[in-house]
Amino acid sequence: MKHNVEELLSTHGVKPTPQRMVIAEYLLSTHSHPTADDVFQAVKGKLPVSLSRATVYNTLNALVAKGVIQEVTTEAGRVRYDANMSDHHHFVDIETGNVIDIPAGTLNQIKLELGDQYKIRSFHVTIFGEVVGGKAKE
Amino acid sequence: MKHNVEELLSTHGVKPTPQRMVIAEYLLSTHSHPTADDVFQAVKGKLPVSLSRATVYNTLNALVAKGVIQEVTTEAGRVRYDANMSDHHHFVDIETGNVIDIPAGTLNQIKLELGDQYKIRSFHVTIFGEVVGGKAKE
DNA sequence: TCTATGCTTAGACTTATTCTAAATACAGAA
DNA sequence: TTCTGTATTTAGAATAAGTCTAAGCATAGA
Ligand SMILES: [Mn+2]
Ligand SMILES: [Mn+2]
Ligand SMILES: [Zn+2]
Ligand SMILES: [Zn+2]
Repeated sequence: MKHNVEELLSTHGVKPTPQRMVIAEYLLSTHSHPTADDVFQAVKGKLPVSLSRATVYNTLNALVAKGVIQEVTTEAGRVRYDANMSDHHHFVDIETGNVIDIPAGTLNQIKLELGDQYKIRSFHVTIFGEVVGGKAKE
Repeated sequence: MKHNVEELLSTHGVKPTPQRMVIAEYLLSTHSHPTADDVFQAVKGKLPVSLSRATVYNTLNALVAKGVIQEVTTEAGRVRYDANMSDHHHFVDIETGNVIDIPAGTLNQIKLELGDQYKIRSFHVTIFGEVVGGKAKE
């Protein structure tokens, strides 16, 4: 399936410039959850002009802000980018560091859904929300 | 309950120096999931000698390596430290940024266990493990 | 064509973290 | 005790991710 990147960007309110298109194209083409520098390395050279790191960061931030991609953190301090916006979680292969998408589902079924192929060493749930009533301790 | 920090460090194979003790003491005394700089600010001045940032980082890394504390990432790119080593997850208050400990339990019970006080906006499960059989796609 | 706005660029800057080299501390050997 | 090797700490240099700045470029619309 060939992505219509131009339309994807337009419908999300991001003007589709050549730089942005090639960055978005790359993100949509991979499941590798690349870092900003991974994106920069993969994409420079695909344009007739030189590509600035600032543009990569500006574009990644814009795409995150507009909901085209998301940031993913697996190892402390490392930011990765993910064009898969479906409801899913991440499996980190502790041998290779690879980050694999895991479709969401009721959480207590994760083990079953994963099947024998994945041996869970540990997992961590991070919840984002609001505390109402103000009496939760720091 | 007064923590015996000296013994805690010793039993984990970390030689209890004054710098390490005061850092560990601070981590054990708070639920705030502080950053490295938070730790530095809180702890410098509690020693007769000056405290180096390098020592703070060295100590935090050593305590993580020895399993005395853990790293926690909630916002992309920000590393926090947590002396709570019980099996628990984290609730991030999206208004204040506060990180609150949530005891583990079967994951499908999380909503019930949290109760009315917490309004879940979203959550994310990160799983660490191994892929066996080698046929999982990146 | 003119102009305003937005986009991109190179490089400077900032900030978090690691590294380096020298000084200190100190446990154990003698 | 003193000696001595190893670990620890320190200040500051170095690195790396990310942001900011100022200038140039592109282009949509008047
Ligand atoms: Mn960001
Ligand atoms: Mn670390
Ligand atoms: Zn993903
Ligand atoms: Zn915690």
